[in-house]
Amino acid sequence: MPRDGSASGKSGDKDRILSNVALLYYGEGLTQSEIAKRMDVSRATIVNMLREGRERGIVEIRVDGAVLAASTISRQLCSKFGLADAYVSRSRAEGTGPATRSESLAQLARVAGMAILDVVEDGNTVGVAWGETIKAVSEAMPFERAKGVEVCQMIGSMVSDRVPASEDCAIKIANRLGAVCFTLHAPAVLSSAALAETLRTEPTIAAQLQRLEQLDVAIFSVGNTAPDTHLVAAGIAKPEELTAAVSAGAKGIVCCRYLDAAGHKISLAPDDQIVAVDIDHIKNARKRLLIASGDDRAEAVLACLSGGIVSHLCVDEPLANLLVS
Amino acid sequence: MPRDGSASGKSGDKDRILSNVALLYYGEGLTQSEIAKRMDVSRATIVNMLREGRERGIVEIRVDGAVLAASTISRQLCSKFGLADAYVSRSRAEGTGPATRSESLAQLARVAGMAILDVVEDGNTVGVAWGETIKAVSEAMPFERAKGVEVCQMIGSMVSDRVPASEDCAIKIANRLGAVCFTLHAPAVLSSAALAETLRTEPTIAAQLQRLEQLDVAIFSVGNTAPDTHLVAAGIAKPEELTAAVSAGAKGIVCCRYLDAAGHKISLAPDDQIVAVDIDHIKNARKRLLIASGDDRAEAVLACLSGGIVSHLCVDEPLANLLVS
DNA sequence: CATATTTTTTTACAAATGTAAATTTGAAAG
DNA sequence: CTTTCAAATTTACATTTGTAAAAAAATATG
Repeated sequence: MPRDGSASGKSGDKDRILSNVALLYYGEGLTQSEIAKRMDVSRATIVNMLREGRERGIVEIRVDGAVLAASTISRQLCSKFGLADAYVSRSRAEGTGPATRSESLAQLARVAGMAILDVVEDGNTVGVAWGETIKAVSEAMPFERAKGVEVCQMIGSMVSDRVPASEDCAIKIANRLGAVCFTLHAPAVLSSAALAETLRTEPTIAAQLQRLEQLDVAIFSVGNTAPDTHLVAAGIAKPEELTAAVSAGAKGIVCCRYLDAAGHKISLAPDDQIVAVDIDHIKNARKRLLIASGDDRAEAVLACLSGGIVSHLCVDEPLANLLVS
Repeated sequence: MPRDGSASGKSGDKDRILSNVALLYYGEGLTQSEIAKRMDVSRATIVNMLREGRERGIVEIRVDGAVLAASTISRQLCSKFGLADAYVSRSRAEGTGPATRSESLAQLARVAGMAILDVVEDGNTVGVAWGETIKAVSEAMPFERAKGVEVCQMIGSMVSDRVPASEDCAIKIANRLGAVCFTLHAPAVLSSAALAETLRTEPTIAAQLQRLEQLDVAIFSVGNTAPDTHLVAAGIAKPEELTAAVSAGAKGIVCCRYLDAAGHKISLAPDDQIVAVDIDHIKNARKRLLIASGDDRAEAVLACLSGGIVSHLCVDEPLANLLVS
């Protein structure tokens, strides 16, 4: 096996060979066969080396997110809503029929991953919510080592069929950024307001809530107020509570809090049973990235935009079109 | 960063489509055919889009250079010569016959490009020499925007058949780094020492020489003292001058200056007719990257290493083996 | 020392990709 | 409205690439 004639078989040398092969292929533009001939192995071995190089992160393929924030539609969004940046994902040509929800979500997640890399700077404290959208983002995010970043879970945990483990969102994103992760060791919702209040004063939880008051970056999505919205599906709010909130004017749900059309918080049940970041603390963050996909979120996104909760927006193209019109 | 910024408005959208296609392909792992079907165009169009994305730098494929500095042989180099880092390029398996000079140089150039990215930090002033090796490096270097970097040409210009335009080395490297470039508006060699001295006091040239006294990073190669060495081939030194220097113990040539085996400068003709950085000023730089390829440079590289002129080394594998033995 | 077990490499084939020439599209000029 | 030219797109084909399953090496086991 060690056709590497020179003595020693340390692991660093294998990496070096991997790296040099990757260089010949991606950098120099040689074909796999040419490299195989040079290195005197079969082409399949080169294929394997290249894959290993990619998997191990020795080769990194990055798509520049800046251009996604440079299109006309994103400029329209920025000027209309006073945003710092807007990223628009696009998954298929118009007139090709609508993309499936999962198709569109996956593509948005990739774009959002890049948006996060653009937005997060060394040394930042980053709050991460959870939900279907954020979960997709956490899984699609590319790796990039940042220095001194802290990631904090913004909403207590919950078991739901759509999001198996809610801590996982923050943990994965922290992992991709090479950051430390602070999770919130509490359920998202408790059976009584009193118990929630007690928990909020528990040292470990209080410490986390304090961190959440001083975020540099907040990353979150928004739910709509349809009867099957995630808040209800996850068992955090009861259907009748949602109905009451809707009657009171609720148009969107951010971090388990209801928002009216103007983006103001509506403090209805189960609001005081929740352990999560407060909307006002999100507003305190310098950069507030809202990630949303799907036409049915338009009203909810608009509520967030009106309330000044958003500084950076990441949406799919159909939703972007709805928002500018 | 070039945030599109202009009236046309259409170019940004095209970029966005490009970027999204690249994302589907490189990020999501879809095949070109799948993307073509989704976007309702032919697959060939996708191929073109992907190529354009790569050419325009929207997609970036990077190979991590760190692993090249992690192999046993590079560790041996570091400890034997007290280097901060050593990069070793490898282009074919041993026993497959020696690589051609240009093959080996091209591969080394790629590795050197990554070494430069590793070594240069935001805000640095970087001195760049010129020559066959440096030219290859400048052409193989990947793009990466650094902030506030200044690149300075370390040797006056010269027309030679091996290196058509000497300024080009510094300019290209500056370009790849997104840095400003200060060229040295003087010939490398002048007909008399007096004229050289006069030129050195010319304001624009004096200013550049002053910058060269305060480099953070110096990037250079080393020539050997064979009769056809570049210094002679480029017409900077006369054959008889080289012969004299060799008699005096010259073993290598760095930035047009002769070095003896201990790495000390030998001030023989045409030394005082040269307009270029001084060896001592290179030594002042915190990081001093020597890039060299080919067994025939072993003695010259050893001279540099002995003289403490080098902190970071980038060589091909055969040369590395010679150096450690 | 032979034999199981794992890992790595290879062979052979199907799928995906790149390319050049032909075609269409779009814009500018007559 | 037609003609002309350039750019973009498609078609058809040759090449390159990924992936099985088979073979060979290395490692571990009795």
